[in-house]
Amino acid sequence: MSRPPRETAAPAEPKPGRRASQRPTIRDVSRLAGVSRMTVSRVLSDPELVLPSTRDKVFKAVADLGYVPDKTAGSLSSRRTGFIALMLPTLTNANFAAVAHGLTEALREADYHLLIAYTDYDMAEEERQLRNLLARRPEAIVLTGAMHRRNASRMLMAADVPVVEIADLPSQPIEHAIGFSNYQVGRTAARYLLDRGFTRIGAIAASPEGEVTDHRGEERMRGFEEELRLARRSTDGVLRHGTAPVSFHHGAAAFRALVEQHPDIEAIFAVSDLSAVGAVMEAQRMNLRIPQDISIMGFGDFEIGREINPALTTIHVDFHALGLRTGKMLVDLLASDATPAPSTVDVGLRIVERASVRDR
Amino acid sequence: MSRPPRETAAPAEPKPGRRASQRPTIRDVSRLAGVSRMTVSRVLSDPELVLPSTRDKVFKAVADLGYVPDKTAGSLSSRRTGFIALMLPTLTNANFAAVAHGLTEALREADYHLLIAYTDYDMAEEERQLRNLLARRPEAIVLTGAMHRRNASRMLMAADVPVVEIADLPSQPIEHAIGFSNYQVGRTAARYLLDRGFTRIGAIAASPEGEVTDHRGEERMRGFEEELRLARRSTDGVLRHGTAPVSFHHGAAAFRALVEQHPDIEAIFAVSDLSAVGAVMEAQRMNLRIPQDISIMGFGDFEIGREINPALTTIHVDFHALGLRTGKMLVDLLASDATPAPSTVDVGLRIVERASVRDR
DNA sequence: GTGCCAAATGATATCGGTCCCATATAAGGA
DNA sequence: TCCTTATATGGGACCGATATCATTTGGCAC
Repeated sequence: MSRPPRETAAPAEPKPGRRASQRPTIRDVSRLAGVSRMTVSRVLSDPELVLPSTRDKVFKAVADLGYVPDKTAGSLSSRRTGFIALMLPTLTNANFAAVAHGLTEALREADYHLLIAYTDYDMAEEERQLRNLLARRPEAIVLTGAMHRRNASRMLMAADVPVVEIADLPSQPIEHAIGFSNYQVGRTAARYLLDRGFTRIGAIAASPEGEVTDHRGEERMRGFEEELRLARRSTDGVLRHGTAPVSFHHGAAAFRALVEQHPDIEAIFAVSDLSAVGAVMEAQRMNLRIPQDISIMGFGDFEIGREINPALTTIHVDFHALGLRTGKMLVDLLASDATPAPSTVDVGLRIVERASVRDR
Repeated sequence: MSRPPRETAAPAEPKPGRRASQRPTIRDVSRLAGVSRMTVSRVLSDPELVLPSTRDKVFKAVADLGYVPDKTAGSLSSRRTGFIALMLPTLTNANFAAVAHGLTEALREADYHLLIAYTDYDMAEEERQLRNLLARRPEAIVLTGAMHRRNASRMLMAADVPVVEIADLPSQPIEHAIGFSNYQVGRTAARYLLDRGFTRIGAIAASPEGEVTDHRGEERMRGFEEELRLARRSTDGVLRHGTAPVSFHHGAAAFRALVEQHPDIEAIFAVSDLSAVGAVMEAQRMNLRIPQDISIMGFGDFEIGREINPALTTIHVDFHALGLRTGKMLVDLLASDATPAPSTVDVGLRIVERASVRDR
């Protein structure tokens, strides 16, 4: 029936050199099952290659020993780590978390694991983290937003794995890019407010001179101001207040400051729904009616915006779908051995009209 | 000065066997710098051990080649992966994201990298993910909440690395535990409302029969009902509505249903601030005054609760600090070779009194 | 019966680092 | 001067898997 294994019999005495580990290795499984290590490896990675009877012996040995394969060793040998690196500004932002979620979902089936690093919006940290990630030999790298350190870009080029920049479409992509233009977000918001006939239009955002800079928010403001200028409207009402990253509280404080400086303001675009919601709450406290007295719109379509009163008009980008799509693309990319040409996909954006902007 | 390297000269012709990679290895660096591989390794891991002149040669070679060490190989050899595994229900919850943040912060200095997996509140997925994580040989495992699959617990026991259960203190910890008791949260909330003199007290939570079960929320409800029973108050007003995980929208819908069923309800505890905020918003829409008509309190102390009108009374647990503390503990634990006795730390909780509960 | 091919399995080198110990040199003490 | 010790570096085995190629076996055609 089963031939006796020919691999050299157990050396029994493990040499005293390295400290021994308790964990069973593939060798232990092979001995217990009476097959070679290679057969065990096959059973675990592609059972079809192995005779059912052999397979069962191996499975039994695996179960008896509680064997869990060591992917570190497997990665080194196969040169496939199964890691996809993801670099984010922060996890504590619903949209970035949604990206991570979507990515994970798409990668799960293909048995890739996400290796997440985040930078707290700090460029120096980004470079450090990138070095750490590269040392893990990910099979692809996903980044949010344009890189800024020259060094980081160089490292990415040299990494020789697919690079995908997501969320913020860079003007000069390193390789692939999937996302939308924050500049367009700003222009779209301004256009929307202009089209509703407002003339005294403001905005609230973080000051770019803080310890950290939210480049995405800055881009939105740049687009916003540009559209106002093209319409020959004043940009005096574009207020920079506090430091990034913005929050509900930021919105509340900025709103109050803006209204005090420009009591005649009619409509406000907030750099993020977080700020916009904070602004709406502050307006309630100040007994200003939204949208009768002031219209407010945000960006990001956070869940809270749907629930507040009045519901928040905002610009929606589907971040979960963005992650999902990126993941699918990567799975395809990594499955084929061809190297497709760099691609850029604009997933666009959508104004969600709710009640916080007056319709006159 | 510097002795010539004694390691065998370059074999020049790499054998044709394995497909060659472009990436420089430590061997390339050693050749370029004219030292042994071991010296390169030392320079990179503990520069003090190496003569400054040698060190500089190595650094130069590293820079010239753009060498990035391969931690996969290093991990295999040193049997230290530098990974800490973290299992969460989801990333899209501010509190869990805060835990991850705090953990990362604490681990960063010690050069550990977090390996995050999440389960979407699905126990079967939890087991699958745990297997994946273990295959990466993390040096410690951090879990949120009590495990439920027997198999998962067994795997953890066998893993032979420190296990820390956080957030939800389990009745029977696997090893270490840092967190608080959700049961106590429920009791504390009920006590607080009872102490304010309310008699018709309700609660809103998700139904435990959904596709996913929020065990943490269930514990809170169990404690809440228990305290009501001890005070001989009816638990009729404890409403289960919709499915986990809860959201702003859940709170709004549940609030409306509860008020319709129990128009005389005086005070409500929501299983989460998300639900509580949704409830407050719905109350506004129904023209019910908070807290004059109904008092509402939540759990979690989410940022939005501070900004709404009225500001939300809630129970605070510092999740960021929880992550930080867990990380510090792990760093200490892994630095010492002793195996300290299992410890359980209750970080406690704190009622944050704001304006959404009436003070009569 | 013989030869050939496919299927199943095994033997061994190898992935890229680090551990352990050996060795060479320098420094200090009897 | 010689011996001892500390410092700097090298050599080679090894971590635990998989890639590759070799070998064995059985089935089938002639």
